[in-house]
Amino acid sequence: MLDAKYFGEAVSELEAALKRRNGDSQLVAHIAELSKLRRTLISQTDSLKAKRNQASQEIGQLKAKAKSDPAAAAEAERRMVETRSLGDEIKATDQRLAEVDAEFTDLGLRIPNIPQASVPSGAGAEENVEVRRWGTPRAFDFEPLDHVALGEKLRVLDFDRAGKLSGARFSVYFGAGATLERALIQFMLDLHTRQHGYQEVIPPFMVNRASMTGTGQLPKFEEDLFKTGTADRELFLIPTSEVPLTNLFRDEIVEPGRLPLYLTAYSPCFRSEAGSYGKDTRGLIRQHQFQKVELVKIVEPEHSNEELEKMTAHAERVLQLLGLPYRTMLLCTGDMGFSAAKTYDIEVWLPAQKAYREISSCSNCEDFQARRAQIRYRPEAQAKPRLAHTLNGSGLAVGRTFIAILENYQDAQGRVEIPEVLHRYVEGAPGFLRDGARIWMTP
RNA sequence: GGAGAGAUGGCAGAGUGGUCGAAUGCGCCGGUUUUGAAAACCGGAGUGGGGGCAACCCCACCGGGGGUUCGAAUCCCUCUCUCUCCGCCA
Repeated sequence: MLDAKYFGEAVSELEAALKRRNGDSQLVAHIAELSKLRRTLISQTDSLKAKRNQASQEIGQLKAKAKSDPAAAAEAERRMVETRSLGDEIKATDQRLAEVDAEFTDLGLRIPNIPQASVPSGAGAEENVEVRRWGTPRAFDFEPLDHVALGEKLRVLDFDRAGKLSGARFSVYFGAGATLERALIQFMLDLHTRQHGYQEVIPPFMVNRASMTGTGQLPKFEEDLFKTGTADRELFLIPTSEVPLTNLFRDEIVEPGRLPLYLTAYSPCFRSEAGSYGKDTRGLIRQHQFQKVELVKIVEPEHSNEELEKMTAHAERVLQLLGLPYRTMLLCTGDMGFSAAKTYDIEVWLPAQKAYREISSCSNCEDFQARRAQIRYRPEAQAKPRLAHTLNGSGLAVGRTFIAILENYQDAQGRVEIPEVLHRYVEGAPGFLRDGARIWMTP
């Protein structure tokens, strides 16, 4: 995988990608130049090799005759010596080609996906466009606490002890907190597998470099990842289960009739959060380790946009069932992730911050990841394989959903009501009190 | 952790230095036969890149990478993965 040839045909697209996303015209020119040089070198080595191959074949024929014909043996010797220099020439040209290929591939891997035409141009989050809003933020007749204060009061979150164990940006959930987090995971997985048609997967939480490259985390964002492994083996902790789920079909040709593939997985996610110093340092919002239920689709190109709408609706459904107000934003070019061609962020209302905060991000990556990971499908028997389109979305970030429930469902005494859809998951667990038709987490 | 055996086309499975891109079987596609089908028989067929109006031609690919050689599926090094036996382990 990840051969320069995969980018060969995509050069003009790569140029377009750069232009629309703060493009660097020098880089574009450089890429075009490299591409040309690559083609020249390829045709050079090819014709040298053709000559060499023919000579070898003729030497073989001479050798076969040599038993009965001493003149043929001498001729074979002569040709062998003569052909030696051709070999050196091939070696030199091949090496130059390898260098050009390496640079070309590396550049190709560092260029982001092209935004779709429907994506608004913009520099940053301020220029994202709100496409819809659901629910009305509740009016409080007291000053709502944030989830950190609530969590400590309820004794379900402990950041100090997490600091002792691992340092900043880690957390410990205790008792009813741990149960609620687990209930949310279960609820989301049940919803997506039973009502939305996703297949549940438990993937590896550590993956190799090829997988990280396939989905676009590498080579450009290595500092965002936790790297591990043993002396002779390199592994990365997944920043999202999008990585293992999408890479499941890396280097495969999916047989006719199997698309669309709908996959969902719960996983812990590990992010170094390099470059976010000072941002969201309080509480659960931005952690080195958090839980997420992920949605991934592998689909035919013709349907990817309609599948993106459906996937976004599936993620929104979680918030609707939990009764949490949210808005959905169409990200502008400047705020989109590296691999995405179009992205919707879903933002949940957090009363303590009096703001909508991201809780899900749903993207159509089109063939960007499929090209890197060589995920192809056969439209019908005997047909030529085509690159598939891949999509991913959070369905949802569990920790942030936990925050939203604490903050939106608190009462003046610091109790938190549990939304009805979660009752069956927490009923009877320690730390939850039933009061008529309602269940509460209480201090 | 120790010892050993492997990785070849959709699958099974030959091939240990010279027309091997690769025998054979199954499967697949086309045809003959048949009312239709099966069987039988005949024929075809890998992937990617480049060139040519075209018939065709060239390059690469036998797990990945490197080496030896005029020439490598075949020899050497290395990595990955799989299997068997022993040890350990949730």
